[in-house]
Order: sequence, then structure tokens, then C-alpha cells
Amino acid sequence: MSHFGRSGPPDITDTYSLLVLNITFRTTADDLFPLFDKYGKVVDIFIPRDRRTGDSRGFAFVRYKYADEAQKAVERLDGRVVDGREITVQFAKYGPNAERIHKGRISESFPRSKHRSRSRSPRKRYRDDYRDRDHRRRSRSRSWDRYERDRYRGRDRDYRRRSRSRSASPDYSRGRGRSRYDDDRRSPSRSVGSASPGQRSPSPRRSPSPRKASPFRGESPDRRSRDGRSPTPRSASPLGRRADSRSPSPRNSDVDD
DNA sequence: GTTGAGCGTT
Repeated sequence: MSHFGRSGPPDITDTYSLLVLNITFRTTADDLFPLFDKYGKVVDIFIPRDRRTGDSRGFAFVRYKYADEAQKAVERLDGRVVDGREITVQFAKYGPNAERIHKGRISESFPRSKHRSRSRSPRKRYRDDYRDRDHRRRSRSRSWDRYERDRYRGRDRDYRRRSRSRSASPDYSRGRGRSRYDDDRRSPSRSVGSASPGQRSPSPRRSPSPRKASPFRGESPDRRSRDGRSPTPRSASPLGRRADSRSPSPRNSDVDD
């Protein structure tokens, strides 16, 4: 009796789905089964997992057979500490088809052969694709650096209330860095685009891109050639060598792209 | 090895 979510949805008809949030990433359906089964008849338990890693996403869906039992479980298991973490049990607001449900009760998986989309809104913004979920997954933890924020900097304000545990933003020193990069990036870009393609600066020193890409490339060989007797004191040390190995060459591509 | 707002699979 532990094949929950492994054989797909067994029967979602006449079942009340409960959403369990705030569960640990190591909590499995087997761990929640005896916990929820004690308060009622659990039909199925499904824990969404990541497609890439396969780790739990931190929440599970418990489907009960009766609403009274589900309600009881919500009132009893809501706020219960599982695996050292307080879980949040509540009725699922959205069904497996991203359809709104009354109170965790799934009528019939929404048969669109009768209603189709007549009573619904003209535009259905349920869920685009897996991409949407993937984005949320990525930005779920520490991937909220600047990529997502930069894209939603004008809508992230009320896009989602993440002031629950994340507090305020970690840092705001992104605009400057981006501006600088943009400036440096536009300089050579425009030069190349405006000037002739064959007029490339053959001189490494006169390179119009003084970006801090990798000065070692243009200085290392130069200094080494001139200072034949002192071949870079840092390189002589194993530490220096390690630092050099740290950045072989592909560095400018980062800012260029 | 980490993380933490939220709504789901064959």
C-alpha cells in the first residue's frame, strides 16, 4: 500500500483533495499516509516531485474519500509537526486539471464535452505548460538571484507574496552591475557594428574593450617576455598557479552574451 | 549537503 502517485491517478472521482504544505523535502507519501489515514479513508496521496532531480517539492496532496474525514484531518493535522516541521493542511483550491474546485471535492475531472468553455472566461489562463512550473520551481529556492527578479522587477511587487519567509530582497546591487556591463557591452558592440568588420583592433593593448575580462592574457605573456628574469612571482608559487588555472580563458563570453 | 512560496502525476 505504498504505490501512491506511482501508478498515476487511481480515481479522482468523488474524492476530496487536501493540500499539505510546509512539509519537509524528505517527507514521502508513506510518511503521510499513516498520519492522514488515521483520521479517515485516504484514497491516494501524491507528492509532486521535480522532473530533473526528482526531489519532493515540499507539499503533498492527500485525497480523502469523504469530506467529513477530510475536514477532520484538516482541522487535526493542520499545524501538526511532521518530521520536525509544521505542516499546513488545507483543502485544495485547484484540481489536477488546474480547475477551480469547491472544497477539495473533485466532481468528475471537469468534462468539457458539455460546457466546453462557454461559462468560463474568454481567456483561459490556467497553465501554459511545464515551463511555467519549471520557472516557479527554479525560483523556488536560492535561484531568485536576478534573472527572475530582473524580468519581473516591474511586476514582482505584487506578483507573489514572498514576504513570508524570504523577508526583503537579499541585495539590491544588481542595477549597477548590470548597467556597467551594459555600458561595456555596448561599447564594443556598437564599434563592431558601426565600423567595418575588417577594422578590428589588432593591438591587444589598444583594445577598445578595457573590461576586466582577463588582463592576464594580454599582460602575462607581455610581462613574462620583458621580465625574463622574474617570470611573475605569483606564478612561481603554487597558489598563483591555481588562481591562474581557475580562469583559463573563457571569461569574456560571460559578459558578452 | 543546501532551499521554503505554493496547488498535482500515469
